[in-house]
Amino acid sequence: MTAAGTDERRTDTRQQIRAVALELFAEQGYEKTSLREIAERLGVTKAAVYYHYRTKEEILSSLLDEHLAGLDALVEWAEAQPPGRERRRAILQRYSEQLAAMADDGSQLIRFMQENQTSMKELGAAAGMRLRFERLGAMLVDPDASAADQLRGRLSLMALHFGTFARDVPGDPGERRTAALEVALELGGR
Amino acid sequence: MTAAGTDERRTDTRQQIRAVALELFAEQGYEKTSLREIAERLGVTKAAVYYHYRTKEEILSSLLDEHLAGLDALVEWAEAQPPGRERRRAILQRYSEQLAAMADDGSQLIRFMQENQTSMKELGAAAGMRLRFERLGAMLVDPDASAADQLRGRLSLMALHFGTFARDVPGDPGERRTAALEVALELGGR
DNA sequence: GTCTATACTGCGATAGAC
DNA sequence: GTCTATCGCAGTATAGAC
Repeated sequence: MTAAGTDERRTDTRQQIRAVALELFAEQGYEKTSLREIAERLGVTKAAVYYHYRTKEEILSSLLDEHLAGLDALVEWAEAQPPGRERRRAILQRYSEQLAAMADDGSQLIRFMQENQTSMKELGAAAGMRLRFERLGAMLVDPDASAADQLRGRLSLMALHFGTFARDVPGDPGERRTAALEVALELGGR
Repeated sequence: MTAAGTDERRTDTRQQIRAVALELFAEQGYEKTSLREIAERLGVTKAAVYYHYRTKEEILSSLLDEHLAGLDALVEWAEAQPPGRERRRAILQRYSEQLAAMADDGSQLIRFMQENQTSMKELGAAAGMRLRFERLGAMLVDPDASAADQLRGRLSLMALHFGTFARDVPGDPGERRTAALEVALELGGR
């Protein structure tokens, strides 16, 4: 009973590569993390990693795909709503919940994207992710609004992201998330 | 009449390296920019670049140093003021002016720092820059304030930075700067 | 003082043996 | 499924031409 196309594996090396890679990418960045480093942590060689993923970029790509579906669902739902203040409010609200629902490695990934924007920009693997964020961002700012309001719209997304991975802001994660949503709503929900 | 310690040069290769490097770093990131790429644009070899700067990091370091003095002056002035809402307001006001006064490559550098946080983090060359931003950030948030207020304080700095290099926000640079200051003040000046 | 030639190590990536 | 061997390019480094 082999599941065609999906993951039917005897080893969990694939999964281990993903876990180690996410940790190292978030810690020291995409470019500074070498395949040898990932391989050595798992006790295999570089070429063994290459068996499971054809390129380094594909490892990152698979990490992003894990969260792309959720983001995509949000974007599509949002684009079906009538534009306006209420939609902006709802987007921020839902996205905040979605961020909260992501596992621990979800916030690692958000932080990685925030701190490696250049890598993400020319990586292609991240093109889908960036596209969704652009569509989300476009709905958070009225194109006819003032420059200040456009800035507020952009910052509202950043506020939510910051709330998920900021380590030097006091309070438990839930508290930070509530605070982030509060700030995001006052930036984007006027 | 040799100026001891300062730049007494017959060629401007050093300056050209800095200009090309800043452009490439901002465009494609620090790690993806190779010394050979910089050298070829100037019609010299990698080793020639290596003569003027002992490491790749030193090139970035020299670019950061250009703007470190101005930031340092702001931080020291600010730390001599009595803490409180008025100081936060004054810091944002002055920093906004300082950003506006920076040349075109100043905003390239700000954008670079924003988009290459991971490189900056482990680079050491940027340690001085990060230290100043931390001290500046510390004065923009009351440690006893709520989590929401701490977030607002952080975002106030980001608003100013965003206003200097955002290309998809409408209006001329002056207009964007005014808008950024307005948003920053409402975030950090309550 | 400014640069070229050359070489070293480690990187991402590929080919082919087991 | 994992390995060894190898490739070209990266940053770094030194020797020496001019």
